[in-house]
Amino acid sequence: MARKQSAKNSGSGPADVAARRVPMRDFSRSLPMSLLRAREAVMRQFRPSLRHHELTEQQWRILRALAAVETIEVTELARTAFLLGPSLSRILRDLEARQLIERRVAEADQRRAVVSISAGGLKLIAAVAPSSEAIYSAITKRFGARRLAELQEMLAALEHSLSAMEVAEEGSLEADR
Amino acid sequence: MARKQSAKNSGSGPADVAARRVPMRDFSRSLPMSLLRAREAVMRQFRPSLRHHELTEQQWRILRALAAVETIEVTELARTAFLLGPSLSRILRDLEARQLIERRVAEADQRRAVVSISAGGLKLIAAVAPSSEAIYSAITKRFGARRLAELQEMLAALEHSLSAMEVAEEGSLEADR
DNA sequence: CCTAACCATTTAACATGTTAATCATCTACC
DNA sequence: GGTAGATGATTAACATGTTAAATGGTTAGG
Repeated sequence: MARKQSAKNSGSGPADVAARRVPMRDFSRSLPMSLLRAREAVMRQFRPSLRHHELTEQQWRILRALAAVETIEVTELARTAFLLGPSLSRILRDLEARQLIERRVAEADQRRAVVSISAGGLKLIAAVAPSSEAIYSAITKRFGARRLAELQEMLAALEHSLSAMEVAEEGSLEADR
Repeated sequence: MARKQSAKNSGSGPADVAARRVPMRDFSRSLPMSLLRAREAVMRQFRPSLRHHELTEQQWRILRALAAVETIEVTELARTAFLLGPSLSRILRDLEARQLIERRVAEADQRRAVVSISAGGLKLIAAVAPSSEAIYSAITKRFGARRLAELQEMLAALEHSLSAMEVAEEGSLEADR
């Protein structure tokens, strides 16, 4: 309480608070924020089209992943569509109810479930694909195909760099296992 | 059904399904996926540390945004921390209950709420900052400072490119069918 | 002034992210 | 060949993303 109050500094320079600032990089320029904002800017373009077809971004990812294979096991699908198991489980339940996918248990291993896209799912993809591709083309044209490829390459390189990095466990006091 | 069934093609080439594939780019190489995976690779490094301090990524963003100013209104904070109003509203309720922030109504306009970080919030930031900065340094070192700056620049450029792009509303061409 | 339109924030409702726990199956080992 | 531990999938519980609606306050026109 009783912290000095200047009427309008929320958007201006942080000069007067420098004294109490913990030395940290301006978080609005942090890598996670940059990636988040960039992704949001991209997804903002696609969401209306998906929404128009009653699809969420994740449901769309799953359908596209399924369209590329005959069948796939749930675990592998999670890896491909970059979703965690619980999210995938819920979404598959929904997509199955909408008859966009089909699911059955693997014969060799009763624990595993095998998923495939249905005719209806393929039809839906065919309905969404044109506008989706058009949007992607517009983005590519606006940003530049060359530049876009470069960006993708850097992103892949970043991912690769970090994949080999140890994750500081911080709670590593609890013995291993 | 009775779709041809080959036992193990989930990871191999999609040659045998080319016939039924809708012509779309391999979605695993799409820009949204690249951005998502890159961001996840980065955040995976930070999450354990935050978790150790009972903070989520979003709560951390809010605290950092607050640490940079004396006070800020909720709407402006949402813009800065890149959160939607409803998410921010819920998180502020929680942070206030934990006494990490303080909130009061603006005198000039009773609708607006003015938020600031508390002493406890600053203390928490000071506790997390070292490991957070260490992680960021490790990432920078591993990926290369120069390259990281380049990447950030491209991300900003992408965001800027798309900000000027119209969002296809799709509902506007509902007539053609 | 009074009220209709507007504005800032919150609440509601549903989908997903995230970690932990559960359940059924499978595999290795005795 | 029976059981302990490993594994695949789901469920549980809580936090956030996302859109719509509600709430309370403000402002402009009449």
